Amino acid sequence: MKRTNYCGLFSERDVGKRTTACGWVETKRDMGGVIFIDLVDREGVLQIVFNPAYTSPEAFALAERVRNQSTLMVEGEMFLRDEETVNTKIDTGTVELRVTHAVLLSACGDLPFNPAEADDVREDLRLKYRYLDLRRKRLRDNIRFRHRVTSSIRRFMDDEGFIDVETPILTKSTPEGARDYLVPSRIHPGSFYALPQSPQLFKQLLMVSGFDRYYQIARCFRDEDLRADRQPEFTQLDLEMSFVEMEDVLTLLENLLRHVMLDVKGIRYADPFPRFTWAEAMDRYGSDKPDLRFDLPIVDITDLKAVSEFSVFSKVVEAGGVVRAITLPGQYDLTRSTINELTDFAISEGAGGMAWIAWRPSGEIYSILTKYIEEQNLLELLRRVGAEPGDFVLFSADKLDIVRRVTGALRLRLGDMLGLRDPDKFAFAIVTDFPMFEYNEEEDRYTAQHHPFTMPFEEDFDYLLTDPLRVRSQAYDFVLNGTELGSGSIRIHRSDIQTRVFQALGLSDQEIGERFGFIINAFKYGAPPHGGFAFGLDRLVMILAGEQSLRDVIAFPKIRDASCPMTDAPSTVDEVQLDELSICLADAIRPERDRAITKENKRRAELNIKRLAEESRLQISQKDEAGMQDSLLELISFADALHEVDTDGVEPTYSPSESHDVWLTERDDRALTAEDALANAPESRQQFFFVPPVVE
RNA sequence: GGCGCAGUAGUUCAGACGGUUAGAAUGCCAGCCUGUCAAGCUGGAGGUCGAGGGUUCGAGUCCCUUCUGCGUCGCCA
Repeated sequence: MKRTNYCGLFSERDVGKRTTACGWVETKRDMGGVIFIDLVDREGVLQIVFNPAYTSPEAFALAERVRNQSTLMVEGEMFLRDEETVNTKIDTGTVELRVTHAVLLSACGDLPFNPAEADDVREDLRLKYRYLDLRRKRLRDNIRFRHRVTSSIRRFMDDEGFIDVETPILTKSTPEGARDYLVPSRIHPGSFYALPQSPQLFKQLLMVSGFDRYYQIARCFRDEDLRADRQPEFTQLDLEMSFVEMEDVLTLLENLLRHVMLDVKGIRYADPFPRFTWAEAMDRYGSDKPDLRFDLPIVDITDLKAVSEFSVFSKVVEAGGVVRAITLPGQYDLTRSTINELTDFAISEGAGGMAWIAWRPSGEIYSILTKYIEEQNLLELLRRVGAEPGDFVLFSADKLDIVRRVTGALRLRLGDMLGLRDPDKFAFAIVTDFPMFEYNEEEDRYTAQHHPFTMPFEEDFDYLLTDPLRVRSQAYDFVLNGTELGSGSIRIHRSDIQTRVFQALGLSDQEIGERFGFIINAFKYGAPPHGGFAFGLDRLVMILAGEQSLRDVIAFPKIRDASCPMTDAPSTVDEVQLDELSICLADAIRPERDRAITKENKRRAELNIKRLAEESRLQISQKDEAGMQDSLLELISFADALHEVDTDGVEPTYSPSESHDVWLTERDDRALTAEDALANAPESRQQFFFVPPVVE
C-alpha cells in the first residue's frame, strides 16, 4: 500500500501521472452522476473525482456510500482543473485526481462530533474523543508548531554545547514546594517514590560531575489544582551551566529566546530585553511578571504636598503606607458606571476605595480631590504622574503590599479595557533580585520564594538567620506578555551556606540530613559555581500559538479535576494490586469502591433461582437454592473477569480432538499418545478415563 | 473549599409573562441530480429539556437540592 504523495502536497507537476492517494474523507459532494470528495491528510486537501466515465463501478458505488472521516486509498490520474473549476482556497486547487479504483481502508461510524467543523464543540466531548479532536486543523497546527519550537530549542542548545541528559522519573519526595505525586514501592512496603516536580537536584549533581552544560526537555509533575495555564504534568526546558554568573545565564536565555522567536515567528528583537529588579517591577507594574505589551506605569506620589492635604491619603502615609497613581491617556470621559466598576474591582482586590481625577481637555479638573487639595498642588501631582489635559488619573493609597496588588490588578484590567493586550505582540521582560524568603502564615515559618538551592547575595549572608525577609537571592524570571515563562537562579555550591538556608527555612538537622543529605554531601567533593533555568515549554507554545489554554497545545491533556476523559485515568485498581503494594484504603473512600459490590447485590436480586428451577422441571430445596445462587454468581463474575482479559496477541489454543469447529480453522497436527491425553486424569484404566457412576 | 458562567436533538444553539404536539441549522436515513468545492432540492427519523424534589390546574421556564464542565480565588518552592 503505497501513496504517491501526501494529499496536500500534490501540484501541477503531478498532472498526467498515474497517482495513488490516501487520506480521510472530509466532505463529499454527490451530484448523482459525479461525486467529489475532499480527501485530507496532515498536509492538506485534495479533490478526488468519481465519474462512471473513468471510475470502475465498484469504486463509484464505494464513493456513493462512503461516510465522512472514513479512510480511503484511491488510484487514478491527476488532471489539471478547468479554469472555472479551480478552487483557490486549497493549495492543490488547480488539480484533481480522477479516480479509477478505490479501496475503503476503514469505515467511519457515527461521529460524536464532526472534526472538520468542531471549533465550538464542548471541550469535555472533544477530550473524550481526543483522537478525533486532533484531526482538526487548528490542533494539528498547534501540535506541529510545538514540534517546531522544541526542535528550534534543541538546535540552539546543541550549538551552544549543551548535553541532553535524562534524569529519573521515579525519585525522592522532598518536602519543599508543591504537593508530590507519589508512586508506591512494591519491594519496600510503606515507601514511596515521588514523580519529579523538576529535575532540580539531579541537574545540580550533573554540574558536580563536571558535565558543565546540561539541558533536557523534561516532564515535571505537581499535584496542585489545575488552571487554563496549569497542568499536573507539564514540560520544561531545563538547563544548567557551570562556572557562570547570573549575567552568563541571562545572556544565554535571551539569545535562546531570540533564536526561537526568529525561527518560529520570524520576529527579530532589536533591543535588549527590558530588565527590572523585583522591587522595581512590583513598584512600577504592581507585579513580578509585568505585561510590557503596554505602558500605563504606576507612579509613586507619596511624598507630594497634595497627598498631605487629603486626609484619606495623609493618614495612610502617616501609618507608613504609600500613595500611587495610574494615568490613562485620553480617557477623561470614562462613564460613571465604568468608574464604579473600576472602584468595585479595586475594592475586591483589597483597596479601601479609589480616588480619581478626570482632567478635561478644557483644563478643568473634575474630581472630588479639588475640594481638599489646592489647585497648584494638584497640578504638581498631575505633572508628577505625567498627565495632560484629556487624561484620567486613578489612585491607590494603602500599605505597600496592598497598593502594589491593587495597582497591578488595575493596570491589567485597564489594559484589557483599552484593548492594549494585543495577542499578536510578544513582549519579554527579565526580573531579577527576588527576595530569598517569604513568610508563610499558615505554617508560621519562612519558605523559599524560588527554591532553597538559590544563592543569596553575598552581602545578605549575615541576615540569613537574623532577618530572612531582608535577604535577596540571585534568582531571575523570564516573563512574556505578563505570564511567567520560567525562572532560574545561581545555585548554592557550598554545603555550609546550603545548611544555613535550610536552617532559615526551619528544617531540623535531622530533616536536612534525611531529605537533602545527598546533595549537601555532594557539595563536599568539589562543586563548581553553577546556575540555570527552567521554563515552561507548554506556556511558551501556548502564548506564541495565540491560545488561551494549555490544553490546546498538549496532545493529551488532563481536565480541571486532573483526570483524562479519554482513558478515564485515574481509576481504581483491584485488591490484588493494592495488596501487592501493602496499601489499604481509608474507610471514607470505601463506599465509592463498593459500587462493584452493590452491582453484585443487584444481580443477586435479579437471579430468580426458583423460576429457573421450574423452567428446568427441577425440584430444589432451599439449601440447594442458596448454594446454586452462589455458584451461578461465581460463574457470572468469572465470565465477567474473562471478558475483561486482554486476549490480543495471545497464542491460540488447539484442540487435540478430531472434531471440526467451523470457527476454529487452525489445526494442531501434533500426534498425541493416549498417555499424553490422560496425563492429568484423576484415574485412568487401560487408556480410558475412569468416570465414577453418577446414577445408581 | 469560596465565587461566577454553562448544561434543551448526534453537534451548535433558539425557546416572551408559566399555557396546544419543545423549534432552527447542521449531521443521520431515503429519494432526485454529471462540475461541485460549507453543493443543491424533496421527504423522514431523531428529545427523560443534566438528575432529584417542590410550588401550580399546568414547569424547559419559578423555588430548593444535587451532578457535570469551564473560568477564577485559595493552592502552584
